[in-house]
Amino acid sequence: MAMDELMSRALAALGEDGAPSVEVIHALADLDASTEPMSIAEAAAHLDVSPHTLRYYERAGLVEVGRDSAGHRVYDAAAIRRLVFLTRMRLSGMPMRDLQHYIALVDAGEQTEPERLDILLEHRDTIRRRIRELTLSLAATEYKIATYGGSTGPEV
Amino acid sequence: MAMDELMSRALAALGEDGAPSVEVIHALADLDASTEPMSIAEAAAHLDVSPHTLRYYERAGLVEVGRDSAGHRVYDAAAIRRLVFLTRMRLSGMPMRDLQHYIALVDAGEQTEPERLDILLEHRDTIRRRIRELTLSLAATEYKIATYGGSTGPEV
DNA sequence: GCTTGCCTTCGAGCGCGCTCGAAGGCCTAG
DNA sequence: CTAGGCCTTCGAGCGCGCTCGAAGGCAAGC
Repeated sequence: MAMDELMSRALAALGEDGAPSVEVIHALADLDASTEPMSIAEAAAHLDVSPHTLRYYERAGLVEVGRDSAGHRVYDAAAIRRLVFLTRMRLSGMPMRDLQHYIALVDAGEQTEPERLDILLEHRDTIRRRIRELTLSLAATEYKIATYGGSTGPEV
Repeated sequence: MAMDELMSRALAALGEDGAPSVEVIHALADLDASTEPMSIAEAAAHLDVSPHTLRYYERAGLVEVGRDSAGHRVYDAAAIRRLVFLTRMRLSGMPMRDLQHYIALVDAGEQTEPERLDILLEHRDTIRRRIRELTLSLAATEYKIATYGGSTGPEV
């Protein structure tokens, strides 16, 4: 959906194995420059999650969402911005409870910024470790493909 | 030698900080031939999983393990080799059911090699996609760290 | 002989992150 | 006036991958 498209653009801009450029990040951030209030279905499409998931995030205390006169959720720019952050963190493996902790800190005021920064730094390291792990598994898988003989061991 | 190339690429991908996948490197390097039969505790330590997990994999049909006179499991070189493969695939995100399918093919004989190769090729692509996803999230996280202001949005 | 400790089998339970269903409300098109 | 469709709340259920506990066996050390 929208996020897939965004991802495709960003990934296309990535090239073979280069680090994403500032432009790519700007493209990602671009999502909220002109965001008008939207329904749960629209927000879900934008974020590439299900409406159920958005309600679940709200129940989990990750985001507050207003209601219109019919009682329907209205996702404004701030909510979408937060959800972009949340879905990105989820996609990169941050657990719900860490996200809940982070959001609690955000809502607690700016004196919690150092702790929030710590959380991000730690998450950055977690992502890096995971990438290295995957890179290693990728190399092993490619090796096995190249030498394919069918056994479960490398059989060198 | 092919193994040297693999290790070089893997190590090059590791970068500077931390060696989170020591066990994997160890497993990569340690597959030679000199694996002696071992107990479940030893195998678990070797593979960096719990004995419970090894029993679970056996129950799931992923590996057959012999028993000694006391009825205790004995992991021989072939079992360890298979488990190294299995744990590596698990670590890189291959679902149990795909692994069960793959193993069923292995046990079905060598005429299933093309299909097995297909599975590996697809898994390789999955790992690559995941790495790209994580690389993107990493860039976004680093961007947020660099411009840290505490809000949940990029605040560009 | 008895304790300690690792092992066995089996089924049940858990933590996570959704995902779904029931029961009903509001709004619009035909 | 009614049907369709999207929305609401709430609690329950699910799929995955373990993880654990109970009940008991065997072997070594004190």
